[in-house]
Amino acid sequence: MAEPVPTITTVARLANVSVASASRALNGIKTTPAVFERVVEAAERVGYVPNASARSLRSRRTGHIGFAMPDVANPVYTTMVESIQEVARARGWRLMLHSTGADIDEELSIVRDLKRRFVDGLILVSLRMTAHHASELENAGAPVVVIGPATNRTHVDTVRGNSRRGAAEAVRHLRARGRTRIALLNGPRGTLPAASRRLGYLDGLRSAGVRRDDLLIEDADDFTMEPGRQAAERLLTRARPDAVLCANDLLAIGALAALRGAGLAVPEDVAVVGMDNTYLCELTAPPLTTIDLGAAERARTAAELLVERLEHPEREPRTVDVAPRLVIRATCGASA
Amino acid sequence: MAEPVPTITTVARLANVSVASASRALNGIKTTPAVFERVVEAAERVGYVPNASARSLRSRRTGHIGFAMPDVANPVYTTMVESIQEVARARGWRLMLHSTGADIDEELSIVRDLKRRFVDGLILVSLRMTAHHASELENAGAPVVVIGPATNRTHVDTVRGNSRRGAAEAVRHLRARGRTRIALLNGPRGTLPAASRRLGYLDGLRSAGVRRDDLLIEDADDFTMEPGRQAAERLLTRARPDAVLCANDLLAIGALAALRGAGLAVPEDVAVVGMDNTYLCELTAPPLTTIDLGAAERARTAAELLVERLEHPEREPRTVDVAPRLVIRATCGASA
DNA sequence: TTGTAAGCGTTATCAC
DNA sequence: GTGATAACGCTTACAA
Repeated sequence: MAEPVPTITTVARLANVSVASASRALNGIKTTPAVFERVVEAAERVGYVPNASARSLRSRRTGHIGFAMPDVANPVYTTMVESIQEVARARGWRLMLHSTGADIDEELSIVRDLKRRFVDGLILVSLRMTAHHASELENAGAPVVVIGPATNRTHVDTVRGNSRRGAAEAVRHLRARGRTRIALLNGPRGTLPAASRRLGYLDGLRSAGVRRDDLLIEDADDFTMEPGRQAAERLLTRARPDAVLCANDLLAIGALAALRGAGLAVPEDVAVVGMDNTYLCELTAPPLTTIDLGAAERARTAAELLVERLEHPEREPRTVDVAPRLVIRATCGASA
Repeated sequence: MAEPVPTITTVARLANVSVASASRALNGIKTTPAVFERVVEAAERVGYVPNASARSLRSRRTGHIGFAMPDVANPVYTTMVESIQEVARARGWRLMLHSTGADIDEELSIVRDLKRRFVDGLILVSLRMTAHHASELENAGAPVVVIGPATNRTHVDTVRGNSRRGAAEAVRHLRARGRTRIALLNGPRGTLPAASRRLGYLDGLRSAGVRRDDLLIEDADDFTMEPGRQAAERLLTRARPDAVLCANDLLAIGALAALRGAGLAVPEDVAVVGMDNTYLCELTAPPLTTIDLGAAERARTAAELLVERLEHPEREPRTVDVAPRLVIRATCGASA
């Protein structure tokens, strides 16, 4: 019953050729039609499937690329997964996914594991680019493309969104709709996205001529809904904003819940703007105005950069920028 | 500049021991403290990382398990990912994710690829268990746990939800709330979930004493929001249901949009019930009553079964059932 | 306990 | 074009 798994030797023997010829035939390297046919037939007959470990041990490539993201449950990352998968599949690569929970050690270990050669390359989204990250990336075991802020003079490919400019634009939009007490519901202190959103928020206030009030800034413990709700509640205990800019859509959804809980009407009493333009924006009540940071495009670009680099290892590293875009819905519309 | 990647030979040479001793020391097999120390130090010094391909070629295990799901963008599957990852990590396995797009060929190719030994085992969610699936599963290259309906006399581990019973329960709940023209907004014809939901729906009608009306049944083209909206619109052109049972939460969200578009109030005019109890249920307006099919528990169980089987290959295959549970929210509440 | 050496299943490099 | 054969980097009998 326990059939031994057929190897290329089995096939070669059956086809009455050397393993070398069998390998060539199976890999589409020129052989006599007769040999080709016999090998292919033999392979079919025994149900031969090449062993991935052996193949990549010898050929020094796995045909896999990895994508490490902070949180599979955040739709912005599943959007990225879909974009990457599309590019990868089209160019003959398989995709391996990691959800890191934004855990620094987990991220570092994934980068370090490139040396183990599970995958041939990696696309990384990290929320905190520490010095450790930089040094690990500097001598990573395989090409890495970072989606996020440019890593200090590390020579990896990078695709950047511009959440700073996006946040500023959101603030100006809110101001143009008459809002003056504009709060920032930010992500966890110490994360890169939170830092740039904060800068953008301040830029926006400045250019809109609104005075900064630190009582209107609150950091959530995580980029997810429940921490968003809690942070919004904290904010509401000490301030009466007429608008809340949220660092991402999930936080915004949490904020909507908190506002509803406090009996405040959106957008009448308080306007809300999220960031990412996930599909969730169309589900909320009311639908969520947001800043689209180009997740799909960033991911597609990152995948293309990675594949390209895998195919041309010498290419100089590049940095690509993707522009933000305001998407107006009901939580802060044309009229509100 | 181009440092050659250190191998175990490098380490052994540096530590002045044989590669065998180096291997043993690095794998925690008993050695003299002196040897151990020298090897570890040498490994650290050159930054040695074992090559995964070589290791698994030799040891016949990769330390990876795979999870193949129809659609990463559906929160019910990301919930599963999180559960599986938790179990996997705790027991020292890495997780490799596949989003198949519910494509049969893609699924089959993933099962077939088990023979390549990229992973040591697989958890599979498929929407259509064809004869091909059965035969591929029958002689898969590695243990597989299926989350879904029991596969006909294939001896793989299986974890089943019970959407049939869940659907019936939903119908009875709707009837108990006074609804009589209860529609079924089902998933694509030919999928297993659609088949069992349909059966459950009919069970429910029967046990609630409601006459079946096929005009109230409509199939969506996919288990996602937009097809859900379209199917609901088709339904509304020819019937006036006072309740809609949807085959999953995403379809229900689409249905809510269609109902809103038709000027119908939920739950006053039409009650809505989804299935899966994803976090989306709390975001919709109004919040969505749903059937919880135990995604997290099913996934956790599947992961445990797989890991257990990987560690004890002889164990008899098992089938585990997870019960459904009605979760009442506003779209068909206690009062509506 | 340690070293020697034989593989694991492939692909790549040679002569032929 | 084909067939021996030497790697690829590692683990594991088996001997010492």
